[in-house]
Amino acid sequence: MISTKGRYALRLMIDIAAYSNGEVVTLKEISKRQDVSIKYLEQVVSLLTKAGLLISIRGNNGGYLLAREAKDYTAGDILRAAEGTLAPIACLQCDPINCERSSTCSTIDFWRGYYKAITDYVDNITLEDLANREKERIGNDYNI
Amino acid sequence: MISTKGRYALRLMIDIAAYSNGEVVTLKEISKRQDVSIKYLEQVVSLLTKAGLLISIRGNNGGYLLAREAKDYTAGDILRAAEGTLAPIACLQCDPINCERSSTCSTIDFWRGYYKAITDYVDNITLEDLANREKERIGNDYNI
DNA sequence: AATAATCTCTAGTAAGTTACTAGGAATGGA
DNA sequence: TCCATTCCTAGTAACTTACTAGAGATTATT
Repeated sequence: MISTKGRYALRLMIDIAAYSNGEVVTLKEISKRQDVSIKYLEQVVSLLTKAGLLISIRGNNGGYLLAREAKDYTAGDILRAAEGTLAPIACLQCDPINCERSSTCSTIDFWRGYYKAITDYVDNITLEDLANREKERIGNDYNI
Repeated sequence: MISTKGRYALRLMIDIAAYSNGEVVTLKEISKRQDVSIKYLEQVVSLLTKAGLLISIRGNNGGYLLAREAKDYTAGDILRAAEGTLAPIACLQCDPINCERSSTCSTIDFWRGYYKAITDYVDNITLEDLANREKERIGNDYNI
């Protein structure tokens, strides 16, 4: 299962993409909107800044900005930064594979395909796609 | 990540499918071929018999048999029996979803698609496919 | 009837992971 | 200087993982 780090990272990135408008977004705001403690968000956001997905601005009036346009992130970029890997088994984390059984392993191809199915999915959805869904949701709420 | 339960369950089922020829296969044999302790295999196999994927025969000359033909199992059947679920997030485990945020959640559709990508993959590979790969592997070894 | 090979069930456990909270240091605008 | 913010490290309770261990139940063989 995807941990809270990955799930919150995705929501955090969507939140910034949807609400930034080019201005910094603070963890305080995100914490309120997403209902996750600032303290925990700090840890999640640190993974994203270290991976170069977000630009942080320190000090008063500080906050976070997307490092590039929303359409230039895939969901996979974000999840990999937060989760470390999306590989279903440890063998596949490194390429080339360094598992001693790999040459005689009858399941390795199965797992490679499994990994590819996930990768194909997450890398064909952009942050822009996800942010648009969020914006639409907000729009719908206003219309009720 | 998929745990050893799921990975061993798959190997165990492939092993039985590839080596049974209609006769019972014992954990002792599987343990030798797969290099996993009998004691741990006992726990894995118990998940599979309880799920009705294997028939167990107790006593002397006992062992395990496939409950149906190899072509009538998908990899998904086996992994779900061993892992409990392949859902990437807890929300999706139950249908209908009982997460209070689900109606206003901008990521739920993303996760549904993620789950579907996995499910489509694992449910389109049969145990027969996997056992054939294993048989081929053995064949190749003999030819070296 | 005894033996031995097998499956079955439950318990235990060390190590690792998860999902946080907490405190304080560093930064920089007002 | 003050204060809002990010940054960094440590701590922790609960849970999960990947096993090992022991004792019991079942059944073919002798």
